[in-house]
Amino acid sequence: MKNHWLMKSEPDAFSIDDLKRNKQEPWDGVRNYQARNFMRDGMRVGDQVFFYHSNCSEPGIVGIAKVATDAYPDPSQFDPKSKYFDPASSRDSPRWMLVDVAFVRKLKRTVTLKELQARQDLDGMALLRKGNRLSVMPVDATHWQTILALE
DNA sequence: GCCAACGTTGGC
DNA sequence: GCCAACGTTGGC
Repeated sequence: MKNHWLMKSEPDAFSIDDLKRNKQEPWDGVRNYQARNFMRDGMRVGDQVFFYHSNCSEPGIVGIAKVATDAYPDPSQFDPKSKYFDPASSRDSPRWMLVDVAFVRKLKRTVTLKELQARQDLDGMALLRKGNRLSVMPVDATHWQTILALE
């Protein structure tokens, strides 16, 4: 059974167009345990992912990606020059895991946070919960279909 | 740029 | 184990 996900990125740092150009990208820099656990324990190769632009003028879902690899240790945690360097992590027992994400397609238009919030049939969606700051989260299959139909 | 919400850290 | 301080996220 395939699962569905949503992953946030700030377009200034890494946008859907960057993913389109690069084709595939390691989703590095996640430093939240819950988000890590979703990548490490929940994701399977081939799972579909909504690509979400956060912290920008029009936050919303802009494209579809897919999980391209199993989880493996995030290399940036071992790199002292990286802003994601974690001195408390070691190669013997890495703290942070990631998956590679591959471009599938852009949506025809941005499905904005605003319109998602306005829909009763998306009530309970993790993205819409007050104070939600998770950058990687599951999406119910029914919610996935509802959102695709908005495109 | 502001600030609410939340996760993490560290003193005790 | 509590909780204040601090840092980060992300909408606005």
